[in-house]
Amino acid sequence: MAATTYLPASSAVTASDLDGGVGVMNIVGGYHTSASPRSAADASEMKYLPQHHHHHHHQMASSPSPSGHAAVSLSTANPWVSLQPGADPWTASMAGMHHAHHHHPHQDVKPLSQQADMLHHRQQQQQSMGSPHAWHAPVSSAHYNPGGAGSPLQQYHAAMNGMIAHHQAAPQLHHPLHRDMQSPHHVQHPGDRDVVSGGEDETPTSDDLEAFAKQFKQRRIKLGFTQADVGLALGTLYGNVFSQTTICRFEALQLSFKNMCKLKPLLQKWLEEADSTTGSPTSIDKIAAQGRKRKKRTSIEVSVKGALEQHFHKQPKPSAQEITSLADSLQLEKEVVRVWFCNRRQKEKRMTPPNTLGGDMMDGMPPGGHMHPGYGHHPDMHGSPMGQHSHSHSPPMLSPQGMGHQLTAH
DNA sequence: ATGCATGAGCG
DNA sequence: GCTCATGCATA
Repeated sequence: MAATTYLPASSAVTASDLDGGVGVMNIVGGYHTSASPRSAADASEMKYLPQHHHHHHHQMASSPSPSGHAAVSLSTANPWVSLQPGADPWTASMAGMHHAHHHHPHQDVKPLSQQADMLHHRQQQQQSMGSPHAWHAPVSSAHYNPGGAGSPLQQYHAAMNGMIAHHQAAPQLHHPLHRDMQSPHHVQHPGDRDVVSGGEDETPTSDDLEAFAKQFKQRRIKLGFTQADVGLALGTLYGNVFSQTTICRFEALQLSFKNMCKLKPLLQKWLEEADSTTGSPTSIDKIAAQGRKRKKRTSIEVSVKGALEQHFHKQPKPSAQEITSLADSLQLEKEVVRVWFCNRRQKEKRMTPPNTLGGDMMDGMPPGGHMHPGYGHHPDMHGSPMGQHSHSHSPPMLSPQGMGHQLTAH
């Protein structure tokens, strides 16, 4: 059942939640096991070459501070905190019905993407792996103390350097249109090409990205850092904080090509910094849990997902009307269905897209390809068992984000 | 590691 | 209302 329950005041215990959970732990404790079978074991050729593409628009979502500085009034104008559980739009109106519509009363603060305080996790691998060194990361001034609690470490760092640019620092892709020119040659032999390739400010090929991602992951692990560590470090280094999720997705090539390109130089710099800073013992403690209430993740049943998938194949972009009726028949909120389709479409645009094959593929495996041993998590068995790397088909993106797709025939 | 979600920016 | 970047919460 799609339980759209509400998230109580779990914000204060988020840290302990993660702490005791397996979220970050599986990475640090057992990265050898669950460390992304696709990126680690799979490294075939997926040719996603950045050819000529012209976006009609561009957006830099990670540039929240426009003028001078961003004033953040946390937990003040937040609608989620203000509202009471009974008065919440989610809990109240969505008890099992689909209301007409409501748009989020979001007048709240920016997503604390630049507030290096929302990161809550523990670096446990330093102890687990016996690596007593953690990278000495300078902490930006953007730190917020929820409840007056302040880690001495955090304050120490803050005092040490009370200022760091907390604005976005996208080095190259300020203008996505500038990616058009790319070297016509992308030939790199998987042995000839030094994976490090330190110094390319040119637009990388997907091979570059794949190689880098893989290497990055290895180095990161050897250095004893978690994905979350890196995310935080990036924030304290360049002013852009990233979550474990993003780092994870980068390593697994689960981002769009453009996004990969944007993050690569940052991660590359961090990598250089990280291993050049040999023996810098420090533990950066991130404590943060402020009342940012979010609609609880709706759990969609497997069977329902199957139905959604089916509809997706027929119509990746259903009209509002279709969404409504679909939502009605599936007993889901319209919004949930809409978001599901949005997310599903995004998946198709990843560098490693899910195989959305209609089931008319005869080949089981690419000739030179390889299947990931532990890759089997489709809720529904509609896809073909082959890897997500293109060998002869499934090139969802011939151009990054502005390509023409089969629009709704309506 | 990933599913569902938020939000900016652009029609 | 879509796309796209990004992340909380969770399996």
